Amino acid sequence: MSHFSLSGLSEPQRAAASTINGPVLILAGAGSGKTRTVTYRMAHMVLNEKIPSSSILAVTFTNKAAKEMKERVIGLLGKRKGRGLTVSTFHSLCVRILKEEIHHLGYSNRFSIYDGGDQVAIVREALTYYHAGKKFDKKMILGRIGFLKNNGILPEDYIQSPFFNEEDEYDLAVETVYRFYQERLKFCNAIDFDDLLLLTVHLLDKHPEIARKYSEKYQYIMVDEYQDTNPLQFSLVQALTSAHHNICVVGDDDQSIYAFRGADIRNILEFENHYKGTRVIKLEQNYRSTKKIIDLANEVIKLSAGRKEKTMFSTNDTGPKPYLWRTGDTDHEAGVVVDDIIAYQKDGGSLADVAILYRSNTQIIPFEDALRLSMVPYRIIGGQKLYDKKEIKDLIAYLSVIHNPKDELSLRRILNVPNRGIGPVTLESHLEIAKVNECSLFEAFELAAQSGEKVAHGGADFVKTIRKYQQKFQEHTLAEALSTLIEEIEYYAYLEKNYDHPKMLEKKRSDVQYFIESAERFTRFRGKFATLEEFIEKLLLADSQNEEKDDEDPDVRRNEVTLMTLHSSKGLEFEVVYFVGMEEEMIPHKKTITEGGDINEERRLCYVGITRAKEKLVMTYCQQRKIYGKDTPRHKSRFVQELEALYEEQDRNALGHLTDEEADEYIADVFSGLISSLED
DNA sequence: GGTTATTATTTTTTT
DNA sequence: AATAATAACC
Repeated sequence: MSHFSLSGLSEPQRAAASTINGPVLILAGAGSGKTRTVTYRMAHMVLNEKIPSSSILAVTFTNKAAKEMKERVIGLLGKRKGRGLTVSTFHSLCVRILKEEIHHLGYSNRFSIYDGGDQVAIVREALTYYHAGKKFDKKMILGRIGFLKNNGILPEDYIQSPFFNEEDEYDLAVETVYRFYQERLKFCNAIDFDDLLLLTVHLLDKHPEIARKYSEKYQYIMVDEYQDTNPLQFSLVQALTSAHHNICVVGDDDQSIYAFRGADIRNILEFENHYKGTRVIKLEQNYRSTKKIIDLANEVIKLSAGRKEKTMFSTNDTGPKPYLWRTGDTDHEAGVVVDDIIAYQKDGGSLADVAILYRSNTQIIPFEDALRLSMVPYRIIGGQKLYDKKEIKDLIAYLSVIHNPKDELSLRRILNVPNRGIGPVTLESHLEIAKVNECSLFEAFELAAQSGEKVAHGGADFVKTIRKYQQKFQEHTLAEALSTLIEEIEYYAYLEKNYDHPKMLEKKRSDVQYFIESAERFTRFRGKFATLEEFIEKLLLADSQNEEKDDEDPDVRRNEVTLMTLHSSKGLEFEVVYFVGMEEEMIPHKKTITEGGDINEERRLCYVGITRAKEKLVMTYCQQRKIYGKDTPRHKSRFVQELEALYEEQDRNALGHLTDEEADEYIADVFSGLISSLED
């Protein structure tokens, strides 16, 4: 007897939702109702098949996707039955496992998570010890370490791995630096982003009984955006399915755009070989976009090499042909786009349905300027995170040290912030104490404080403060403890001392204020579970999509134009999409062309951008763009070359795209705008 | 030793 | 154009 009906699904969607045992591969084209299918599948499992929700695990890539998926399943299941469900990102799943099990690897479960800046600092330090008569590029080294980690290679395995070439001086440098790097992290009881996966996989590999435990806990596993998984994530999935083969992966090889980050498209292309007896289901009907947009998208992606055969179709034959606008320079490009957005709004359109998509973050400046000038509200997704700002990092470093005093990087960051008279000399002497006593830097400061030497005055205060707040964070709420901490260290006074521009100071102050507020929100939402530990974890795993406006109604997109990169647009949709910078050397990007990268990935990125549009798609390219401060001529992207029949190309430099009548109207409009601006 | 001037170098995408 | 790295200077 079924309680939950799948009749709201199409034939293939229903097949996907009702096949729950054994391996399943759902090839879900853009806009094919993937999330709907997956959420119905979970509801079906719980309500019809009586599978306890606690034995279902769904894994996504971003917090935002996880949150949305969980909300939608709860919408179907109700809060009570939905609560036990685990919907998590790969990274937070690994944190969860490591918090339980990391002691098997010799770390304590109060580990810190190090971000990109911390990583660079360690590599810099390592390189000061490694001289081979040459200077090495930190980014490059770090990139290689990341690559090795994503392929599951630990420092001790590196030399025997196929990636090591003793002729290559970089490989030799990496051999030393990687070892140092990993030891340093361990000494600080810290792990980096890649370690979250690497150590988890390593752990499950070394301890099959632990793998079995988690595999038995999660009897049914689903992985979203499977085309973006890397070799480690693949191993993790294998370990988690070791007790059963109830694995359902959802993805679209045409939307694989994260190879640069280690994603391996072969994971999805060869899934059927990895799991015998896989049921493959294709979702090819697009419910999102008009036929005209899908036709263009299909032609663009057709030339991508090595893809799984499939063709999307749409039955929605309304709407205009996609446009391709030729514009002058970047300011002109931004200007015509914003003008068009204003016209759309005048016609009753909502800004919430409009997005501007670009290949690279460097493109946003002219658009921001134009939007601000015309007073069109907008919101930028991604880019710099709040938590990347210096002041916020200082405060997070305080929290980190309070939680894990071994975290030497954070400790050194805040030792003299605000100034306590602990300069390089004091630091050096305490590092020496730490070395002699084989203890952490923090313990060295404690030792020195106990011995009562005069030189350690600031240090003694510092140590006392940290100890005091370890206590305070236990006794008071997170938000309270944090704000008294900021008072106690006189952080505002420190800001005042360091920023003399009042505008800048105000900005810093409000950032700190915002940080406190976010701690308050967190406290409010999590109640007594709002621990320091959880808060730090949330901060560090937050992705740039999470512009935390969680006080507001999450279902209502605000009346703002959305600006974001093509990468962060994956999974989203908008009525109107401006795909800007459709130029050679932009997409495909110059780096990809000159460094022999995979042009197919750029093509797929282009495909992702086009398929975000539901109703109207406008692509633009500039004839001229400033590159490194120099005007450079530009040309339209090869991806839309020879597809002229599928879009309407317009020269936006003049009014050539308008009929005479429209041109008159336009001129009158501009004119009256001018008059009213003069009157102001 | 720390600050400032000059010069080199960069602009891909991010959990 | 903007930023980071390096050199030069106080």
